[in-house]
Amino acid sequence: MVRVRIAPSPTGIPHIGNTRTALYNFLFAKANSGKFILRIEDTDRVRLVPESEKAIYEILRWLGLNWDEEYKQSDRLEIYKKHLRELVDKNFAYEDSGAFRFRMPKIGRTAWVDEIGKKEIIFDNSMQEDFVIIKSDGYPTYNFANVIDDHLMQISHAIRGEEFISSTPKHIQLYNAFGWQLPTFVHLPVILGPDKTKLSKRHGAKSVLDYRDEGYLKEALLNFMVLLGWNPGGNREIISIEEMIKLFDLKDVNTASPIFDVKKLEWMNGVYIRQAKPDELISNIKYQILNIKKNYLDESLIQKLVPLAQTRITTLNDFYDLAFPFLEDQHISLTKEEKEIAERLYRELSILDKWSNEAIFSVFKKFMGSEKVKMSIFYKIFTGKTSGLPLPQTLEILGKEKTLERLKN
RNA sequence: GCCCCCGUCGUCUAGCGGCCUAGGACGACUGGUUUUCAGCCAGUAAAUCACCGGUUCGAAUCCGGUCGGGGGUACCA
Repeated sequence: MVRVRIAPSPTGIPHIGNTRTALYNFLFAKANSGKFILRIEDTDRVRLVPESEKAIYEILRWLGLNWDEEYKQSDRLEIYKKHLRELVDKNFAYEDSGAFRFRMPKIGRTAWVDEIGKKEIIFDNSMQEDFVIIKSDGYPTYNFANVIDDHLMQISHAIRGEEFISSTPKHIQLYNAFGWQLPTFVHLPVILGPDKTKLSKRHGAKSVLDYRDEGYLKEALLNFMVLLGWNPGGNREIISIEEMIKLFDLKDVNTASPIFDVKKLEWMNGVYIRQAKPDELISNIKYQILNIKKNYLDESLIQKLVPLAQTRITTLNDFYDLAFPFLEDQHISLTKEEKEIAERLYRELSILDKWSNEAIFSVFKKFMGSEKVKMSIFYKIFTGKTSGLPLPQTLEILGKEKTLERLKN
């Protein structure tokens, strides 16, 4: 029975790195009809960031990484103390300035075969030191609580970041002291930032919530993350979560650390936006504007404008930036020539009795045919920008009245 | 410093001894479509497979070393 877990510590809001580990655990569980467990490891009371626990749930729920069981280490203090007593009784642990340390063997070697790369990793025990298992505040350390919980929760595979390789000998010796069976260790290469160092808040790694708020689609983010260190073979790149579950296999996880590159994420998000059904996109965009941008825009206009924007945006928020110039009054300063064109445009458009995109465009054509007028000038006049949504169509949707109103300023 | 992991285009990667004068994707660039911008289509550049040595008829693929990068070295996880 496959049972895996993610063990986030609520000391910050998860970024792409932590979340990709969650994804791999989730996929591995689903691919093997196993269980996916969420365990909040909140034993560091000084670095605890209260909001981050909520963010962990929010991110997993948003991405649809649903868990089967849930635990929190601060609820389990008695369990750790009980196990401490066992170790002290067996002389495997001893007190040291209010804390308790585990007696590590100093001779011999500690080794295991890691699932990633199927290689044996060996540590010389002479390098090891007695490490703290219970801190003087009574809370267990990661090394202690993690091992006890993994055993008690019958974790079959410890899938975690590579940064834990060097503490694995500690874990193994703890398992041995208790006489417990080892899980399979699976150490995922850490995702590096553009600066080639481990992704962290300090180096500007955004949280997953940031990406959501910037208008990235969960499908795109999931797809992008899964490809950071894994690939399904062939030249497949756009993969749904269902396909990932079907295809996911630890043997296809790379041994080298990938560098995170937003450009590809942006491209992929655009692909998912273009693929989306118009109705889905519309409701996503409405939700985004209302809840994230906290702004109000005419819903029926959004509905009509989204199809024009679909191939032109890479994030949901881009829609807002594209539509905003048409929907709100802009302070546009025009040159003398542009003003003249605007005035003539007003005259020509106001006598139009059929307000259609073709009719509007034919007016534009008059200018473009006889003079050296380019489309960009019209954009400038209407929006203050030199490009944007298809102009005649957009003006048709806006309506004659509003269009002429814009021209008056 | 010491311990451990890793090393194919700028980036994500395919590759598992001959199919590789190394394939795909992003990004960059060029051209086409066109009512701007996108999109779409076609194409170009981009990796002496980190380096050196070995094994082999044959190596990106196996072995050793070097160098480079990363991670760890906490009463943080």
